[in-house]
Amino acid sequence: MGRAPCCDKANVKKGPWSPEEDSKLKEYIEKYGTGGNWIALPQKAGLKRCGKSCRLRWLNYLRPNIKHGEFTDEEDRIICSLFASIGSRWSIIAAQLPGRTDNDIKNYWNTKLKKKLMAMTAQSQRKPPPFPSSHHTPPVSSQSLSSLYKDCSTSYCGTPNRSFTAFEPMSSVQSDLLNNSNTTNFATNSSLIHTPQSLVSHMQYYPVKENFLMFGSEPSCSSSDGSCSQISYGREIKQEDMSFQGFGASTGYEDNHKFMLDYGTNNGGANVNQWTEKPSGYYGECSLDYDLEDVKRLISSSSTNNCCNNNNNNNNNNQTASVI
DNA sequence: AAAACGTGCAACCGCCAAATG
DNA sequence: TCATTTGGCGGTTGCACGTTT
Repeated sequence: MGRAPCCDKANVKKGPWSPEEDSKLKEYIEKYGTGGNWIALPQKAGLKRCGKSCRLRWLNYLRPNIKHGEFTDEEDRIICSLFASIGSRWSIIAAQLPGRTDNDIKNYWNTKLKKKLMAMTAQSQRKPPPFPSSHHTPPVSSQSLSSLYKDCSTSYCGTPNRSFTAFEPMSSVQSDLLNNSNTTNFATNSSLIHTPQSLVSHMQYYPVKENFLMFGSEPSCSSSDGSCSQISYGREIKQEDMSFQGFGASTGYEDNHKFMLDYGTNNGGANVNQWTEKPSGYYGECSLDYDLEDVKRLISSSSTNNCCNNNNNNNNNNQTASVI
């Protein structure tokens, strides 16, 4: 049996939203909220729209604190850094840019930033780098990425028994993670970030589970659909896992510890991106040293490096990384 | 002035996974 | 356990508008 449509397509309006529709939707949501049911909302609000359409309209355009307009250099850097790290996970990237929606960022990347970087690369190399048609796979070879990929363990630990970071490959920690009672949960209950193939082989298994190394997001979501992406890298933290430094073992690890990419400069004035916990406390940091130059190098190197450095036996053509 | 072309962005589509009954 | 519903996400499309020829 096929899947039922989310709405009666024959009786829903499509296309651009009129100011009247906008105000209806806005007024309704401000008055009653979404009620946790987008499908039923348009009828209640007197709109002849698909629930999904209402949801998108609200989250991408109508909800408060949406930021429109030019992206700053700082935002460029963050986007590039995260794209180089996790690929086209726009909702995650958006979570680091308050007020920006994933749709905005996606559009910005596809229409401007990518071209900008390509132009810069072409200029430096005098040849245009090939760029995959699919945005999902960043043009990053595992080898080149490894040159950028920072093991942040030193940020966490002086003499770590074990440490890993948001950008540490699971391959180096997965045995620890998997060899415990939580293995099943980890393997079956956690979603896995769709990991670009070029990254899978070398560095990334990024299991998603709550309460661990979250990409934080404000209650007002920056995802285009306000999904409040809270992506965590690794399985759920247990008390015994806090034996390594950098995670505040003594205080335990509580829910809702979220990490945000904190862009700024270090004492030397150099630009750094740091993973900082929010809203309170501090459990460590991870410097993301990607900048535009790095991304340019990533792009350019993709034309010369074979991106299929396959150290991973599970490597296949599926873009979705999987463990086990 | 008008057609052709390029660009940016809002919106839609379809897939996936979680939730629910 | 399975079918169905719903929310979430990323890719793609189509249109409006600006620029070029």
